[in-house]
Amino acid sequence: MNVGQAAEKSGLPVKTVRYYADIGLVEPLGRSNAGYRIYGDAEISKLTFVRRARAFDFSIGDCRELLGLYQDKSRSSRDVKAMATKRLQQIDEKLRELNELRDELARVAKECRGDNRPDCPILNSFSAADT
Amino acid sequence: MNVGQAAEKSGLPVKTVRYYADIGLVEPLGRSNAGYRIYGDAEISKLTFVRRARAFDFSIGDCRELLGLYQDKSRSSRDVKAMATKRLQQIDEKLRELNELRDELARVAKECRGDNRPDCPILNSFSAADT
DNA sequence: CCTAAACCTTCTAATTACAGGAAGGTTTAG
DNA sequence: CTAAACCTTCCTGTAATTAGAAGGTTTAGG
Repeated sequence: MNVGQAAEKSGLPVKTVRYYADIGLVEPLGRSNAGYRIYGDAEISKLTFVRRARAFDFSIGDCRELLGLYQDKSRSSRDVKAMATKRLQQIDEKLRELNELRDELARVAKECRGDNRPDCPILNSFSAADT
Repeated sequence: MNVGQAAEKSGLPVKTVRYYADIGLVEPLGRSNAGYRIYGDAEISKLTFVRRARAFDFSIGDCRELLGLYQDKSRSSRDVKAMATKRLQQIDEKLRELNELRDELARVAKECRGDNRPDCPILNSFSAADT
């Protein structure tokens, strides 16, 4: 597979796949004679994994570490498990916050009549008392 | 109020308040003789409004639009509701993906024994699963 | 076999939403 | 009156892409 296929399968833009190759986050399996990047299934998995992780504000650095959970055979499984568990807690926290955000926005959107009346509660909720 | 007070009252960093002034998102009421930015209560409300909207993942561009609605109460709440609804869909999509990510990491963490055995399944699991 | 589209390459520059820091002017409290 | 604590502008840097330019490669059709 070349970069186009890899992009499509992973759900990432071509530019991003190349960028990840450039920064050494997900390197292609190899190069064709013409210099085209060649990707295999393992790389597609990694790219997909990164796409998901990035969608939730895990930094590229975090992704590097998360990918390391899969790749770094020299690490003891205890370390790996600790790291995975820590990340899992972070994800749960993100899930919690995102759910709160969703509920608040949903509540407020539901109260909004959506007609021409000027008393939209969304605007009120933003500007009303703080935090 | 100068920029420091405005920052504190709105809950934004000073740098950000100045940035918003620079890009014309929330302009100060005026300038002091010495050129200091002067903010009034209305500006504090706008800054607070923007801080809250940003926390909802509205972009600066979105905030500009929302501020426009906020300031011009005669405009319909329909626009606001449309924006909120769109954002809500995005959040739902994010929740779905985050759950997938969580499941994948949880599965992998659970399979890992957490002792010093070098054959942690996390390290091998990559080649298998996808999307 | 040829050619045109659709790929691919590297490179540089722009984007978003700030944050850091330098150099220097201003205000205010003791 | 002076030192801290403000404030100013300007320049640079950041993360993680994204866009575009200039050009090489593959592939499907005629």
